[in-house]
Amino acid sequence: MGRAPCCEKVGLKQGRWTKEEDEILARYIKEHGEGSWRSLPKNAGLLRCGKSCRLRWINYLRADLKRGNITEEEEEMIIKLHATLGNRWSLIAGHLPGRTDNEIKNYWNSHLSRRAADFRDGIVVNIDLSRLPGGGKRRGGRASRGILAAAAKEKKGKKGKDDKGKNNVAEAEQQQQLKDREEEEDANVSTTPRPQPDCATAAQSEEQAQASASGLTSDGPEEDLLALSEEMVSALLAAPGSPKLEVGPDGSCMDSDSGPSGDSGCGSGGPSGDVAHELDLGLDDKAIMDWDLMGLDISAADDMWDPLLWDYDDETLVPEPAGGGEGHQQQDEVMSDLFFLDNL
DNA sequence: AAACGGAGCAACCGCAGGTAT
DNA sequence: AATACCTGCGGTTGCTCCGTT
Repeated sequence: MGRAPCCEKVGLKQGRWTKEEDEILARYIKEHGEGSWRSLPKNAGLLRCGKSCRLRWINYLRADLKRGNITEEEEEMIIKLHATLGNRWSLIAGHLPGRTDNEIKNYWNSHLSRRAADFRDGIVVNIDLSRLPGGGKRRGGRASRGILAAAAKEKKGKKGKDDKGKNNVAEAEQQQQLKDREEEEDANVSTTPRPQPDCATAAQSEEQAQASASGLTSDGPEEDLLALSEEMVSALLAAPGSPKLEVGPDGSCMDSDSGPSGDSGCGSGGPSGDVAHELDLGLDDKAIMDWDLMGLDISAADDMWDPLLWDYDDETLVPEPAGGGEGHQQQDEVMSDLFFLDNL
């Protein structure tokens, strides 16, 4: 299909709108109504592209816009909706009267995604499974966030000019991403210890941080993580006889028993190596397990636990009975203990 | 007081779907 | 059927403000 430029840019003004331009546009739309954006600038006497006029009206001049800061309620709504809808800003905006998709998108990119990244950067929860009411069986771990970031990076690489049909295939794409992630995790994590060079995910790569900041890693599952994060931490800390859970300042890792991890903290050294590593070391069932929260994909219970179950089986620490059985049951117990299920 | 850097936000860009010709 | 146009969406850019050095 042929596609002409939306407007002839020669001689048209760009950049910030002046008060006079706003008044002209608002007056014109008040008299003639919205629509016919292409012809609007000419008719209204504006040296602007029609798209620019439309954007200005929708994002700034509309009377029904709510000005001011995003409230906590709105923020919570955004987080929840984003967890469900992904980067479909117009849909999210549809649930927030007076807010525009652009406003929500900016708010997400500048506030929420950063917070999500901050949380993910380096928080490792040490859980002594032996203290769990449901028993002390080790459950296994999950892929580091680096895998997810790599997937996002790969996605970005494929994007560019081929970024077609994104609206229609968004759901299928998400499904495919999930599938791809699962496959990658199977390939990269299941048979070898995760590469976590220092303090686990505190040393998350700069690529990941950048990806997060740009919203690339802000697909649903990770926002679930954001939504649950503080609740998880507080619930775990508050629970009587709760598993060990210590998070150092600024997200630094804390060894459950010996304070800040330092040399022997998270990652390759000390008792808080990743689960696969611990398994290689032959630690018994009472060993402390690090749960790298950045590796948890808690968009859905099945998605969350299948890899855990998989690792579990692979390491054959506790043989998984055919068709589920004990392994599943124990996992459910752990889930309940950690107050997860109510939030899923 | 000036320089610098980060955060926030407004606006632009490119693409897709739908519709008219 | 092919083309042209309109509208809307999401990603990205770059300007402005403000705090820090």
